[in-house]
Amino acid sequence: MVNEQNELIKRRFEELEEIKKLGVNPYPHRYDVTHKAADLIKNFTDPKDEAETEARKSVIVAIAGRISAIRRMGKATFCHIKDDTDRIQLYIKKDEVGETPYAILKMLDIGDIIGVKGFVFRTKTGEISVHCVSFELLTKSMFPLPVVKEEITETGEKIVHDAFADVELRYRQRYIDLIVNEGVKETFLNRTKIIKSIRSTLEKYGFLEVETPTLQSIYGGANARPFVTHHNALDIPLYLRISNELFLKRLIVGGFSRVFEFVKDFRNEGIDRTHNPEFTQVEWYQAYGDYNDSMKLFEEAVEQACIAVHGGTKINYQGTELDLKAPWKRIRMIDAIKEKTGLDVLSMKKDEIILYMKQNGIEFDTKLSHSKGLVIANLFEETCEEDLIQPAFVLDHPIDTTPLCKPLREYSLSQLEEMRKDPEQVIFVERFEPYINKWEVGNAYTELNDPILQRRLFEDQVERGRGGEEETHPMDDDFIRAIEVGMPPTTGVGMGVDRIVMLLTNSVNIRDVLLFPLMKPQEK
RNA sequence: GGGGAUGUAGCUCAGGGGUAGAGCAACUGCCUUUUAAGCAGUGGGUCGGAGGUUCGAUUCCUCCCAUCCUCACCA
Repeated sequence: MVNEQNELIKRRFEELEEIKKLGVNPYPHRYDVTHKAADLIKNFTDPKDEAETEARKSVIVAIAGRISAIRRMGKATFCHIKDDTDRIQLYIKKDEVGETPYAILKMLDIGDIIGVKGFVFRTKTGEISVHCVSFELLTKSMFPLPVVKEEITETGEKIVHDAFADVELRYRQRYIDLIVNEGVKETFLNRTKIIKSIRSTLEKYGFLEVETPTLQSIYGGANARPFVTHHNALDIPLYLRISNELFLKRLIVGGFSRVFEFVKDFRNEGIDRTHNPEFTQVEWYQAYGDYNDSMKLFEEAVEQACIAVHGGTKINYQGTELDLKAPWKRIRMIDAIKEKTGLDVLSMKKDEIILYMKQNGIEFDTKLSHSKGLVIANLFEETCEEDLIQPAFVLDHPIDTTPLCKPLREYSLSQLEEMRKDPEQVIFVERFEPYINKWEVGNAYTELNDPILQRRLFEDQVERGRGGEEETHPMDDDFIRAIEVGMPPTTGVGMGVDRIVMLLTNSVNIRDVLLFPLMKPQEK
C-alpha cells in the first residue's frame, strides 16, 4: 500500500518528476535484451593479452534487470542487477555515459529496472561484470524494497544480512519475497519441474490430460466439507470441487482408457503446516488395471520427479534421510498393526479393540465406534503412522473408510453377502495410501464398478451422515448411472502434489510451496 | 477451538513506568575498479488496536487483531 506520507516514497515521487523533467520516460515500452546474467557469467573467459582485452570492448551485450545493490563512488558507480537467471555487477563511468545519463543514474534506487549495453570484463577484485557504455531506465520503482545484503566470506561461505524474514509479509507480498530472498524462486522452479516430470511419466504410459469441472452441483470423490457458492442465473447452489474423481471415472465409462488431470481441490477445513484450503492433486485413472498397477506408477512418478530435481533418489528432508527409490515397501494395514502392537485385530471383537485402545491411552474417536472397520483404521492411524518415514504403501483398508473402492478379490460373492450381515466381520478393499515422512501423499483404489454395491455404499454414507458424522459422501445418482452403463475394471490414484513438492524442496510449510497461500484479509 | 511465543523506523533487531535506540536503507557532501565499499553530517516512529491502572504507559493489567509454534479438528 502506497502511503504518500512516507518519506521514502515521497522522495521517489520527487525523483520521478525530476527524471520526467529531463525528458526521460520512466516507463518505456520495450527493450531488446540480448543476454542473461547467468550466461554472461558462465561463458566468460579471461582474455589472453592486451589485444584481446581491447577487442572485447567492441563485443556489446544488452542485459536488463532490477537493481539489487548500488555503490556510488563519485564519478563511477557499481551496481548489481538481477534478471531471472542470476545477478551481475555493472560498472558505469560518468565520462563514458555522459552528463545527463549520469544525473539520472544518481536518482536510481534499489528496485528500479534498467537495461544496459556494454562489454563483459573482470574487475580488479575478480568479479565478472558489465562495463556499461549506455543504460536506460525501464521501470521506476516507487516502493522501497527491503535491503538484503550478501557477504561472501574468505572461506566462500555466503552470509545473508537482514533477510526479509517476516513470514506474514513474505506470503502476502510474494512478489517482494521472490525479488529479495535467496532460494524462494528456486523452490518454485522446482515445483514446476516436479509437475512437469509427473506429467511426462503419465504421458509416457499413454495417459491423456483432460479437464473436468471445478464448479459442481454435487460434490464427491472424497470425504470433506466443501465450499458452497451460488449461481445467480440458475439460482442453484454450487460447490467447489473437493475432488475430480467421479468425473474422471465418467470419462473411463465414456471410453477413454487412461486419463489424468492436475487440479485444485477445495476443502473447507483447518489450515496448518500441511493443509491449505485449496491444494493441488493429480489424479489418474487406468482402465483394465488394478491397484498394483497404480502402486508401480505412483512410485515411478515420485522417483522420477525426485531425480528431475535432485539427480538421484536420496533426499534429506529436515534432517531425515529419505530414499525414494522404487520399489517401495508394501504392507497391509492389519499387518502393520500386528507388527507394531502384536494384535491380530481380525480375531478380536470390536469392543476388545476399543478396550485395548482405552487401556493403552490411544486416542480414540468415539464418533467412529459404531464400526469395527473404522475402529481398526483409527487404531492404525494412532499407532502405525508415526513409523512410516521411508516411502511405503499401506494396503487393504476397511470398506467403511471409503465408498468408492472394490473389495479384495479373495472374497466370493456369497462370502461378501454373509460378511455384510455380521458387524464383527470386516470387509477389506483394494485401497492403498502411500506414506512418506509420516504424511499421506496420496490415495488409490482398485475402483468399485459394481453399481449395486456402489449405490448401497453411498446409501450407507448418507445414513452415517444422518447419524452425525460430518464428512460423509453424498448420493450421486448420475454417477451411479454411469457405473450402471458399465465402467471397465479400473484403478485410480490421487497424489498430493503440494506434499510431494514440500518433500522434494525441503520445505517446512505448505505455504512455502504455494506462490500465494491463503491469508486472512488485512484490515483497512 | 485450547496452550505457548511474537508484534518497536522501509528491512533486521535492541530497549524498557518519565513520550525511544543500533545496523542497513533514505537524504547532503567527498570519492573513476567497489562489493555487507568507505568517510563526515542530516532526517525519519500516535512502540499492532481499544480500554484500564497511574501524576504520567511504548513499558503494567484486560480485551481485541494478526502471525508463528503446538495440540485438537480435518482420515
